[in-house]
Amino acid sequence: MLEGLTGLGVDLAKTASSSDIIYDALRDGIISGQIKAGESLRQEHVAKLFNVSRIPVREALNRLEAQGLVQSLRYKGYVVSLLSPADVEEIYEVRATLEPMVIEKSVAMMTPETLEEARRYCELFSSETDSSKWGEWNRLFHGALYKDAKRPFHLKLIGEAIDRVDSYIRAQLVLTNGMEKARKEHLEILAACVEGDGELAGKRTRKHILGSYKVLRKYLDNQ
Amino acid sequence: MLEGLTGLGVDLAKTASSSDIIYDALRDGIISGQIKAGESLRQEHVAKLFNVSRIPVREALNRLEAQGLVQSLRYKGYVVSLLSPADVEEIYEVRATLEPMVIEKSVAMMTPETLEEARRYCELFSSETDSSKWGEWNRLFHGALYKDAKRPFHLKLIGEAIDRVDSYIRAQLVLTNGMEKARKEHLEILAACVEGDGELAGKRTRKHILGSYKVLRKYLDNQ
DNA sequence: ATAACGTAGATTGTATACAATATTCAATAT
DNA sequence: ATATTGAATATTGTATACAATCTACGTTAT
Repeated sequence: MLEGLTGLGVDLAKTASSSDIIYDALRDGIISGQIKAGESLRQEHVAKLFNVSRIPVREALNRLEAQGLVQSLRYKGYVVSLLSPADVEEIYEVRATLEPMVIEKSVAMMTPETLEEARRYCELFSSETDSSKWGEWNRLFHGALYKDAKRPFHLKLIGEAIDRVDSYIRAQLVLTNGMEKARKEHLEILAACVEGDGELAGKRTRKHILGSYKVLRKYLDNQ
Repeated sequence: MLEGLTGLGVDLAKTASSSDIIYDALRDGIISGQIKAGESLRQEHVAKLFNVSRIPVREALNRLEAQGLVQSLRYKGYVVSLLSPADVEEIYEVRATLEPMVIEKSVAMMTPETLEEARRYCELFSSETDSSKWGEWNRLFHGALYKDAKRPFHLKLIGEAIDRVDSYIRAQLVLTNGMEKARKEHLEILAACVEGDGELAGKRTRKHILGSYKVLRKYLDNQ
């Protein structure tokens, strides 16, 4: 009986379609900042890039639009969303609200395995010399600390929020020397989780998010 | 110079495509409860219903999937998302967090026109005898009270949250005699806004949401 | 009778093709 | 010179067509 495997989290029923692959690639490009805000994405161009027709490209762009990462103007193409300063502030506001809630719930149910995983990502983040990978480790660290909350909807919204400002997060780490501060704050958040103090972990997470926003804001203002 | 009109909120650059129309129709059907959770949506079937090919249908379904209203299993079709009791609770949690924040910010900037608009929807909700329209007025009332916050991202997330549980909200109003309570609470929320007391409006909104969840929960448990 | 296998039918995912609409730029008028 | 018009080009949105994959059901073997 192989059906028993279905419950193990292995998604047997779904393999990646072209449209899935293109979606992932474009999303990666946008959130990493390789594809810059304001850049326009022509269906034909993307299609040739991946050696496919425009159909799966359109489907990928549609999904990106539903998530807000690109905007479509009929007969004018898709454009990578450009955030106003107010947009950025608002998204950080949402993060500073939801993420502390989730980590607090998560700490209450946190397993030793999760703590170990978080510690590993924290260490990888701290010791990483390739700055292009900081954003990734940072996200995996926080994600690990949120998962035991078993709040898929919160995580979906947080994920959407982070996607939108991820390129800013990376820029903030790289361009403003945010690493040292982030390293220290990660250790403090992790410590609160080890202690089992969810409320403290939440408070520190909120401070971490708002603090990094302030640094980012100052940097953007001086541009 | 016609370009000046662009800023008036008239979306000159975009008219509705087939895929837009189908998206709206399916979304309406799902959030109103006419298309029930668990029901499967076959591309061919929907296409015939709207006299179009499967292409625009697929694009509409893709967008609904990105929003979480349907789920796709490759080669197995699209299914209207089914919420577990935990999912419903979680979504109400998010609403109870974000909506008070937004109304509080909104009250601080609220115009007399907005108050008038909200009063009108409040009245329409209270006096409506056709129960199938309660959900619509309810949503318009709350939406009016949120709009002056100028928080598009918050509103997007709140909209997604409400979309997912909208059929439950309607059921709660119709099946549990929630109308009387809702009518009273709407007046109280509106009164706080008229007074300019954002914090109070927020507290009442939170209580309104959590209270309606409790009623819904009790109803669902007795099924 | 039960289980494994294989074929027919159904459904999806994508390529190609075409029609509708928008954009561009040269030609004309003011 | 500037503004306006119109045809050529480009781009999008959708229909049709086909290949890949899955499902259902009957056949065969045990």
